[in-house]
Amino acid sequence: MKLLGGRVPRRSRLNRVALTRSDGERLRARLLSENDLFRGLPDDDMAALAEKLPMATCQRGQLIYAPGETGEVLFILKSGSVRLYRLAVDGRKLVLATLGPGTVFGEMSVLGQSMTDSFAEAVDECVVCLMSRVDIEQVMLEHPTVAVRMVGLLSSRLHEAENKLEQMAFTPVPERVARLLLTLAQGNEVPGYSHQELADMIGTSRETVSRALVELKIAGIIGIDRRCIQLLDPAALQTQAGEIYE
Amino acid sequence: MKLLGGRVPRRSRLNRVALTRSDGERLRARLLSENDLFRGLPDDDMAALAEKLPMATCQRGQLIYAPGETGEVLFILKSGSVRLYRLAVDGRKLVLATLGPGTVFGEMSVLGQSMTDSFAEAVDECVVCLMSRVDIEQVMLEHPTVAVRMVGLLSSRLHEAENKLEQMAFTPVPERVARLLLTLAQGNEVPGYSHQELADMIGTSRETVSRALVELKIAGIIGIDRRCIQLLDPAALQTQAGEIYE
DNA sequence: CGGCTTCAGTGATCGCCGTCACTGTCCGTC
DNA sequence: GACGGACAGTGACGGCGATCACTGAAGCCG
Repeated sequence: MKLLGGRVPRRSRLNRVALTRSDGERLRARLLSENDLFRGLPDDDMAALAEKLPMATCQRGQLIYAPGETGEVLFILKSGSVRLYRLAVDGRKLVLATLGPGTVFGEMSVLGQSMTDSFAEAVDECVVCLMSRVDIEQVMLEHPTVAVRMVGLLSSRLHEAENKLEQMAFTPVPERVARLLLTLAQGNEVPGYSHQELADMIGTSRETVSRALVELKIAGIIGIDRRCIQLLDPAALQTQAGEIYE
Repeated sequence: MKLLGGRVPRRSRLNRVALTRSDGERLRARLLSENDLFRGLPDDDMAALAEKLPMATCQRGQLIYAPGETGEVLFILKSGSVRLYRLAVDGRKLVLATLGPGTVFGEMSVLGQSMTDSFAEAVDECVVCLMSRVDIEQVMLEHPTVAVRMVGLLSSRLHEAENKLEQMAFTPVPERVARLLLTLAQGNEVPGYSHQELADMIGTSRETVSRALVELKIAGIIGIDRRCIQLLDPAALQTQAGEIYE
């Protein structure tokens, strides 16, 4: 059963799979060289860190955590991407963020209770690195650059969340759809999203997204080819997205 | 002209007042002893810091910053409280957060562009401490505990923002009003908010808040006495707020 | 090939809530 | 006391978008 893109009506149906320990060495070497959060540390510290840190891989669609779990764990995303979302009681889904490599997630409240209300799900096959709350705090205290980097990551996530909030409050759905397409676009193409997934990202219903996309299509702004949306007229799309002001 | 609680239809009407330098010494002493962010630093470091840091007071209703300002300044709130909000083109307002003493605001993206899209406005008369981006980074590098504290502040603000987001997406207005009253309550009383202010906090209109409050009143759950809302039946209010689940 | 499942498109309906417009009340101020 | 401004309460109306209920279309696989 894959969760990605589908509704998860009940908590009990969640497919919580234990993280698979990977055969570490090769991955650890990559952690040392690539990972944003720890980049720039002295080699020996890095080596010590790498030895200590458990690493895990997870499949596309796998749940990494769910609300109510008490584990004071912080995840560092090595490769792949992870989607954070919440579910309403009636099954509606709202995607809070989709994170790429080099970012950090989990409950980072260094003080206070550590419990998330969100789900974290692997979008791709991905590799994460696990740290306990005390470990990460230790590392931050010993290596302030890591802490500073963390502050940067958190503030950009905060800013993003505030933008979403503003959007939800002020912007009607068709405009939100247009903006979403612009942010998801990879060179005039938006590949591989179902309407349901798009809807979950902007807090609306599948049908409404469908209708908005049709409007854009008959306006000649986008083209729809199987599961791939083509941006035929990006400038016009920007106008639809309300780039008049701001 | 006071901005607090009123609409600010146009950018040009913003009453941007220069921050007043306060006569520092007494305030600086208090900074040393009380401020959350720097608490626990060695005395001499603290003294050096206090000497360097400019402090300012601002009046109730005064704007501390507005969107588009490039200043890479970080504000540390010493006393009073500050409201962060955004404005739509048509003048609607959405309050992102109301911050109390010991918190930090401004653009904290240590990397990248530093520009806020939000307004920051003093709710009370308040005292803030200003730091440049490079200064705060310097302090964090030299005193990792400060950075760790910062991470804590940011993650709690992030968590709060995500909660608001979920609320906006899933929760109908009457329920949001009930929740708001619970969070604003100070011992069975919610003092000194206009309906407009309440509306701005949950992203709805004044009229809708009015009607929701009337509903709660005729249900005997709250009482309205001049500008002060009494919580007559907090338990029932919790039910209205949807405490059935979660 | 003929089923099954997942996704997309579309019509009909309905209700929440935003908006407009007004009335009423409570202030402070001249 | 009279005026004006801010705030609260309320009715009427309309529209956006959620929901329901189908019909098609496009894989996937036995």
